Amino acid sequence: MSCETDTVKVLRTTGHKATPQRLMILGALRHGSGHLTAAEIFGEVQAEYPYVDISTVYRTLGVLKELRLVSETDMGTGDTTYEWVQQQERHHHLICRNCDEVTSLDHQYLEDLGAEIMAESGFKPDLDHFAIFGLCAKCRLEAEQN
Amino acid sequence: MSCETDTVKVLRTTGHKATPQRLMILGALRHGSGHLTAAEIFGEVQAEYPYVDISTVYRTLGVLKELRLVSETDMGTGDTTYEWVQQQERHHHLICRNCDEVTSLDHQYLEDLGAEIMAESGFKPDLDHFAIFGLCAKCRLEAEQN
DNA sequence: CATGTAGTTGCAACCAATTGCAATTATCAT
DNA sequence: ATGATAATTGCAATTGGTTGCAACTACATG
Repeated sequence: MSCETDTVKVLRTTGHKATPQRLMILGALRHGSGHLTAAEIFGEVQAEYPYVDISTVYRTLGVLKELRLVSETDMGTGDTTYEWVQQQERHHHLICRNCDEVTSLDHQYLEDLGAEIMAESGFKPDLDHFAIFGLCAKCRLEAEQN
Repeated sequence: MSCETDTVKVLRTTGHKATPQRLMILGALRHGSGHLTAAEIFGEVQAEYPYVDISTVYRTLGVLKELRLVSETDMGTGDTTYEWVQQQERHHHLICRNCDEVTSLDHQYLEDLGAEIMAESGFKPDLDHFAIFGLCAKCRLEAEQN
């Protein structure tokens, strides 16, 4: 039942190893709330054990992403963030390219899109966690005035 | 009618300057076919005039992206590519995260999604040129076997 | 056409992320 | 338990992209 042993199992059955470094990174992801940058994860891991390299963090995040245990999102702020998939509600972000306001988007829209694409082409898109850029209502109206 | 003078006009009216460096970068984008990396653009510009800095290329691409004259796409290969918006057909890419196969996606799917989001929330998403990751039909079937 | 000013450039330093490699280690099969 | 082996690690070097800054320049305005 512990998510930890579950994750370890997933790692092993996919030919990966459950190393101490990875367990620390997993811990940071699981206990950190929401979006974490690689640097934040690195910091937390280092507090526990200082001899871990940042490249190990990135490589581990790469593996976890591949296994779809974490999601990676570029919120357009310059840093990429990572989130533990199990604990997140399915959600998406609408980010205004003018005022940077971030609002949420119901998952249903993308669920439908995914189903359509899958039905037509057989391709199964990963649509768990999208960042969609555009113009929010306010900025759009302002832009249309000119 | 010349796209060049049109673009210059857009730059000026938005408070930007039409510098020689920018015109060279615009030329590279307009004459290069399809997706170009920043390095490719830099190379072409340097061939014409060697004293242009790579940071100028990135900054110019940033401005053009903001003005929506070029689109930026991360195809998951590690390098970001840029494309002159005027000349491209609206298209999207389905990229298999397993075998890296790239197929095209009809724009209509995203058009519909965009219209829905806009109708419901007032947010107008930029959906000109998307890279959607997932599993292609072949890899999905293989994965389901196990 | 002269001029003030805001936008831009090149440079160098910097930051985030990736990669090659030799040493190490978790895991599987015995 | 032991040993073989493939995955992983830390390190150092590298790549792709960004930023602060002083010098410069396009261009709107008069």
